[in-house]
Amino acid sequence: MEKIMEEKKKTLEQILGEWMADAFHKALPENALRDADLSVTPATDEKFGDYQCNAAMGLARVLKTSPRKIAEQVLASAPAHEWVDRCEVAGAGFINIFLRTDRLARHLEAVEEDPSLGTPAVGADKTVVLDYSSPNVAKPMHIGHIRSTVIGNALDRLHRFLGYRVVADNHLGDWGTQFGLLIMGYRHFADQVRLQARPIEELERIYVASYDKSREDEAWLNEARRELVKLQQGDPENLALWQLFVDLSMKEFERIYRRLGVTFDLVRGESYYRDRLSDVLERLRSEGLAEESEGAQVVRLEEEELPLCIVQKSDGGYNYATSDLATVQSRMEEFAPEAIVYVTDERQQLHFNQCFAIARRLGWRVNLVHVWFGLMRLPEGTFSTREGNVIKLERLLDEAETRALALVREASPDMPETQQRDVARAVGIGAIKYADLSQNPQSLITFTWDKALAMDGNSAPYLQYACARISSVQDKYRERFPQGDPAQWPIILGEPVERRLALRLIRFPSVVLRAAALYRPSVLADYLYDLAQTYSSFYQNVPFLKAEEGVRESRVRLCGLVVRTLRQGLNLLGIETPERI
RNA sequence: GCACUCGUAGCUCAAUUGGAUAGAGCAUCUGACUUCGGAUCAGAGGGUUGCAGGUUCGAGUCCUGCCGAGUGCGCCA
Repeated sequence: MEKIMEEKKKTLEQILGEWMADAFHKALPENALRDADLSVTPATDEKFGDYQCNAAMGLARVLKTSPRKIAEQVLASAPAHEWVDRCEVAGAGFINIFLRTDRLARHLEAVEEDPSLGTPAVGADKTVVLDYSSPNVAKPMHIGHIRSTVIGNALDRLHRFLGYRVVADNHLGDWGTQFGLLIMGYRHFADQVRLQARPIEELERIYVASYDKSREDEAWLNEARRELVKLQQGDPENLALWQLFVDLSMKEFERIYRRLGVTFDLVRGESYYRDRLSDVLERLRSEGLAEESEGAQVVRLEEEELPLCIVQKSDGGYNYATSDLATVQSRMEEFAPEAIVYVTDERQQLHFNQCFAIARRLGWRVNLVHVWFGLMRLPEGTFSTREGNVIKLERLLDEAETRALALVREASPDMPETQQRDVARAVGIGAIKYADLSQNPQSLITFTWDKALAMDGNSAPYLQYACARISSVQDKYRERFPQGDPAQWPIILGEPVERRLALRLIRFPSVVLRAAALYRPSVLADYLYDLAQTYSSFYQNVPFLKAEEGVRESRVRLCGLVVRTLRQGLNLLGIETPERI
């Protein structure tokens, strides 16, 4: 039987791609292939075979021959391959590859043995810092925060699965001008009882009260500024208050993270880097990047065609850009990462472009990536704290669980109450996460309850349902055939839908690689949905417990692979899969 | 004014980064449970990919210009 060795683990696309590339190099002059893309991709349609290579068409111009002729030539010099049944030249010059069904089946049997389902550990010895979620202290998390948290966490899980060392850092907004007002507000308006019961709500209330007072009371504002300066200079009393605000806020954030199944390796707010700010400025000045303008220190980025970037305010204070540069520097020193990835909304694109440009100018050699997503809006327009139309994240999670619980009670009335609640939690939270993860994030989202909590069609519950149904089949098999042992029987891909299922199963590793490389969990979500759909069709249209011995065992084995792939994939998206639903 | 992003079926979104006849879900319509879980399955209708040019064997994807929407642009983070 085939064994998958870790050190030579490859995706099928890579295996076929190397074979194809080899054939091209045998058939054609080297200089024509210099920067040709000879890769192999899954076929766009079943009738075009299983995989395809489109390289011949691109080479036609260079070689001044017809693409079909090139394809023929390449195929003629391609050696036989254990995976390949036959190839055809089709259309404008596509090379269509048809795989050997028995080879496919043997491969699935090997994948069954592998804990990572055939996925290569491409990230071994590499570190990635992920900067996501990053809420502001003393402000409640609202529905705008969920995308960063959920997408960031999925990227976290994807990279870990690929063997990367991941440093997930929750870069809290814990250092800024709001703390002067907050300290004043706390001293004059704080209600200790409310502060214990609903900390962030109370912090927000006293902040707003203090802010409002500062608008009409100059003395108040000046005093707030003095408190801020005292805090920044390390005044013990103000520092203690600041720490209290941070701790109270974190306690509430943690409650949400626990519900979402999100954990961080580090929670370092902006304050963590405050002692480095002056060094960063000094560095910028000594490199000749920063210059004085209107009393502030700025970096001009004309070469990059970006607006200038302020790195120190005219009052001597530092701002966001400097803080983020200090953060990059600190992370490079401590973790030597291959990449630092930021997950934020689209409004920060310019800011990060500026920061990344400055980092490049400083000669910092690290791959800086901004994964951005569109803003969430309400049907009636952009939401804002001022208009009071923010939807708090906790309310969204509560609502999701409530709706899911109603569904569970209806579908599984005999299930014990506590289990119903567990399932409802997994289904409700899963639905919310999937709604964010299943689409390319670069478009603005109009929030509606029904969309965020959809539980049919392309949704997490559909996938969870498929998993539960498979578990149920496996149980029934054990019940009815206690002597049966599917592992003793070969996998047979007799029905077309079984072959379709097999083709999807073997794609899992390349999909995971792609999702991580593009920083797009939606790639994985799409795949899982497609797999579950194919499985549902399989389930509905061919019998397995009633099939003859051998076929039955083969199908139970396929079920096992599907459920493992779905579970693993959903786990990488941070979505739970209950045994029953 | 400048910059970034988006515009695909009635609605919400895909389209493996330039590949073959643009695909799903929701909604609508027609079928399938005395049968392994119907939160399902089989099928139907629905498209000038915002508009106009251009690049090439080939464009939803790249370039130019319009139209529409969102976001950002020196002392917030």
